[in-house]
Amino acid sequence: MTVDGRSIRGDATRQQVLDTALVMFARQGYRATSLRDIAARSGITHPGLLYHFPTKEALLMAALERRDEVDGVEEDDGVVEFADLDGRALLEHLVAGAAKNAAKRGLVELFASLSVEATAPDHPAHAYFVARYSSLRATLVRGLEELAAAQELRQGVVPTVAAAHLIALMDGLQIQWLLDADTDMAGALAGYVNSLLTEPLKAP
Amino acid sequence: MTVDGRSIRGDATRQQVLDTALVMFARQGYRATSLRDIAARSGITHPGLLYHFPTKEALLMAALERRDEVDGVEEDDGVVEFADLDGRALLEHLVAGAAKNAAKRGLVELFASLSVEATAPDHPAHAYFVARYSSLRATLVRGLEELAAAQELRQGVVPTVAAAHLIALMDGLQIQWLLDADTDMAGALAGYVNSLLTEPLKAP
DNA sequence: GTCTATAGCTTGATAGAC
DNA sequence: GTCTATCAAGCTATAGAC
Repeated sequence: MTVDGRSIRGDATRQQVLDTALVMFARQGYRATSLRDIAARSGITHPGLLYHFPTKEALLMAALERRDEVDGVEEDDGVVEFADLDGRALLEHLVAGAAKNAAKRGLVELFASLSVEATAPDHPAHAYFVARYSSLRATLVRGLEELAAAQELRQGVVPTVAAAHLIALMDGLQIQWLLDADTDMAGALAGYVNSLLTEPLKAP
Repeated sequence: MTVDGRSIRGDATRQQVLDTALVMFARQGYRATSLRDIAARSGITHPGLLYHFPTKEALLMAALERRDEVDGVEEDDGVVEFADLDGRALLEHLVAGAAKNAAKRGLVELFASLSVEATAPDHPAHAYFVARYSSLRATLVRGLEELAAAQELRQGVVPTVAAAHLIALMDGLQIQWLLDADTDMAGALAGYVNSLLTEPLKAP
């Protein structure tokens, strides 16, 4: 994919660095991963890396944006935005996502460690995470309100509260799973989701 | 309190260092806090600090253990162990704890950042957190089973699953609260707890 | 017990050759 | 684009004086 003769995906080295950074930030956290580590695994030196990304923060942000780019939802008719799914599909996707994550420890570590690190207002990724949580929450509230309107939510379920619960469960279950790989993230999440619904999710 | 003529609480400097360490680890995380920082705020130099605690890891572990020592549950008849509470009191204490934490951002940050950091098997506090989660989970399962036996749990509530949910909610809600101080940790937790019970908790 | 001094290492970033 | 060389700053930890 090119624009004005320049590859907007960047060249091979840039991509290699980005993917390596994603894996290593994931495995060790942002602060504990050095530019030298990433550069070495990418087959270059750290000043070589800094040619492509002027600072470590710039590399982090580029890696997070790249991650979001790759994270489409595959439906029968192509790739759909998560935010465009209807209420039920949203919840199904959440549970399916938890199951898929259990195969990618590194990625779970990245978001678990970054979402706590980035809690500090002066962290380079703070704004990114504030926006991410706020949009996820808005999407979930919208989906739950749809379900409520269709009489598919149990009595007493409050969309805003349930949305906060869902996000908290995903984050918290990830910690438990990282501490003990026997934890059934998807099962526990499905258990909560079904406690919200009058008609349970179809088993995956 | 002395044993064999030696104060088992250590002397004043040791306590000062321990309390300072707890506050600073809490405020900035373990990896981001240096021995020099802690020492300076304690009124000594960092080699002075290392006289009392041989390594930074030893200081972390001592600070965590001190935290647990201080963390008794105050009941009408003195201090009780959390694990000794009955099912209902356990859940009430959980909600009350979330409300109390909202006044101590530093402490929430400490446990949020450490519980993720310590997810790595080679982290100094890994064993501590594995034990902490496992005992908390066991206590909650026991309490929920008590409630189930007393017909106080709603139909379909599975104690092991609900225990995992409760722990995950506490961790996850802390992240949301750290990102956005308007998040009502105690309210959201109470909402979930009441969805488990046939008879709601008395309002605090 | 606490200090000064320092060893030995790692970090993010820059300068300048090629 | 990528390198070598280097900087200034930070870190944990140790040696040895007092």
